[in-house]
Amino acid sequence: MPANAKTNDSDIIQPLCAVFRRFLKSKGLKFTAERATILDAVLSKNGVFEVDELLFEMHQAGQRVSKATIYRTIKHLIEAEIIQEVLLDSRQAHYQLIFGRRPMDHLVCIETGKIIEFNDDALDKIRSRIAKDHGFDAIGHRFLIYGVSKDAGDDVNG
Amino acid sequence: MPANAKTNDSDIIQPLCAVFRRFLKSKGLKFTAERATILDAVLSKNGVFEVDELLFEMHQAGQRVSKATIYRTIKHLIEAEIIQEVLLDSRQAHYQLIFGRRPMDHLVCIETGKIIEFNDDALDKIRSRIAKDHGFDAIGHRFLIYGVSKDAGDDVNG
DNA sequence: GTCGGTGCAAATGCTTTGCATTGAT
DNA sequence: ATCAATGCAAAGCATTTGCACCGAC
Repeated sequence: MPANAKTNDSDIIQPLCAVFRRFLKSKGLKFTAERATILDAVLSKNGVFEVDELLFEMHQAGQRVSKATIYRTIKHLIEAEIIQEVLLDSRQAHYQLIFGRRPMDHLVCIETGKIIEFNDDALDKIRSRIAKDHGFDAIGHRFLIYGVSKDAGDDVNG
Repeated sequence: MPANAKTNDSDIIQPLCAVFRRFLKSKGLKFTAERATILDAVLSKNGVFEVDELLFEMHQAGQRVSKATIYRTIKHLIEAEIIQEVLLDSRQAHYQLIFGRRPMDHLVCIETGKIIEFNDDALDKIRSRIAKDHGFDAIGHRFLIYGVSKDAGDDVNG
């Protein structure tokens, strides 16, 4: 990954906050300090995350928000289409930011646990075709490839 | 569904049992009446299933096996590559028979919950290409399309 | 001031585990 | 006979919920 691949997260926090505020207002809900904190934490994880990771991020930042609040806020973030649930395993829920980015698919190394995100146009086409063939309108998908990273064996001998 | 679509499940139970027995023996494990019952129940669900459904099937058949045993047996069935976990939602685990069939992907109607299974060669090719592009060897995948069945609205007005 | 939000702790629901008993090999 | 399997009930875990208090609007 190139050194400058990091899309500066602070560039997105402003519009993201605005979008979330607007969404909440439209539902008669309130924008609170806790929700802002959670949004920050979500952004800090540029990729897939779990609830415990958010909790950890917030601890690092000296912020303290209860797990219950995180779960409740996540529901709203999903409805606002700011994040999306990703099915990675059946143990616990994973989420990813989708606001301002294309929803990503994932390649998981079953040996190292490494997760690589990708997008592929051909996949979208196939998806639409398959859905149409079965009389469906496709509105989303999850694609997860399990594999072994070719350097998995080498890297782990340290 | 066409009347003859039902692949006669009893045709597969014999080899399946044999495979499972062999697997268990190779691990120093035992083939019990309960495990045979569970295998039967798995077969009776020609597609995706959850643990509670197996339990129900077995009740119907007058068989009584504890949930704990089902969970323990499922672990072995997965290791024996007779069934496979399918990630459909994060609430609970889903499984599908893979012995004697190609692993299927799924199209889920978000309005009716209807699940359609499919296979697509083009998908396999894309999968391999994507994995290779990232230095992975692909060994499996999950593809889930969310959509709306075109007749979903009509069917539900009864 | 009114509701919705929050933290906490208890509850829930799926899955796992400890233990005494049963059963396959 | 031995060692794994079973059923039950209890434990575990991620997630949800009830409730009393707090805070955004």
